[in-house]
Amino acid sequence: MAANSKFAVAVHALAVIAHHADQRHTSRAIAGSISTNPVVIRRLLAQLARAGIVESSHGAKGGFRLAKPASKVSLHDVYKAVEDCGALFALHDKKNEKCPVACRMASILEGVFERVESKIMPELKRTSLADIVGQIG
Amino acid sequence: MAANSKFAVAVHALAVIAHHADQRHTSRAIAGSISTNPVVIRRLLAQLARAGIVESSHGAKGGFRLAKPASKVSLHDVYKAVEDCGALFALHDKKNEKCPVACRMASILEGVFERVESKIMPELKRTSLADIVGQIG
DNA sequence: CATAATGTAACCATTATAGTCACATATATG
DNA sequence: CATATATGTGACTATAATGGTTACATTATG
Repeated sequence: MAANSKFAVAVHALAVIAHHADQRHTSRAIAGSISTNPVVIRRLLAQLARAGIVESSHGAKGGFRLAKPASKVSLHDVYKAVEDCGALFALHDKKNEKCPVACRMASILEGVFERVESKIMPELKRTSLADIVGQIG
Repeated sequence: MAANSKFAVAVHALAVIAHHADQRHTSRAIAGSISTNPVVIRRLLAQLARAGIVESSHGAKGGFRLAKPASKVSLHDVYKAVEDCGALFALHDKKNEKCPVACRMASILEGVFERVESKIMPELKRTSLADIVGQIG
C-alpha cells in the first residue's frame, strides 16, 4: 500500500460499511475490498470507534457498523480521527540558534501553515460519508 | 530533520538568501542557518533553480541568489518547485477489482482530494517571499 | 595553478508506514 | 458448555521515503 494512505483507506472502509449500512462488516471482508490485511483495518477502525464514527461487536456475527447516519459523518471527522498530528505540512526541527533568520522561521512558518490548513477544513466538513456513498451509485 | 520538511526548508533557505538579496550565498552558509548538510541545500536549490526562482554560479565567490525580486516569488511557486507529486493526500494503490465499491473509490477520492487542494493554492499564491522576509524584521 | 564553489551519483541512516503473527477476550449458537 | 467466529492489541518484520554523507567532476576567480 502507498505511504500515508491512512485517510484514503479510512474513507474506503467507511464507504464499504455505509454501502450496506444495515449489516455488520468484518475486518476480513473490508480488508478484502481494499486488498490489505484485516489487522490494518481493525487498527484503523479502532481509531474511528474511539471517535464515535463506528461501533464494533466481538464474536460470531460480530463486526463493524456505523455509530451514526452516514449523513452525519463528515470527512473532517474522519480526518481528525485518523491523522494524529493533523499537520499536512511539517516544520524542520533543527536550526542555528545564533542565526536571526533561523530564530524567526519557526513561528513564521507555523503562521503560514495554519492559515493554509484553515482553508481545507471547511471543504472536508462540507463532504459527508453519505455524499461518498451517493457517488458509488 | 523532520520528515516531509522540504517545503519548510526551501522557504527557510530562500528567506536567508532574500534577507541579504544583494550578496551571493553558499550552500554551506545556508546549511549553517538550517543546521543541515550543504548537499541537502544544493539539491533543494537545484530544484528551485530549474523553476527559475534562484540562480547559481560556480567557483570562488560563487553561490546562490534570487533570480527575480522576492515580491515576485510566491509560496505557491516554491511549493510547485519542491513537492514533486503535489499530493498532500495519497491514494492507496491496491484494491479488489471485483468489488464495486473499491472500483469507484479511486476516482471518488481523487475528486475529493483535488477539490480540497484547490482551496489551499490561492492562499499559497497570496503569500510572497517578500512577505516572509518582512516578518523577519 | 590554487582555491572555492556548484551538480550529482552513490551509498548509508533514520523514520514512518504497512503488513504479519500470535493470542487474550468477547459473543452467538447449537 | 463447547465451539466457532469476531475484535483488540502487542510485538515484530518488511518496505519505502527522506535526509545525511562522501566523493568527485565541473566550473569559475584571481
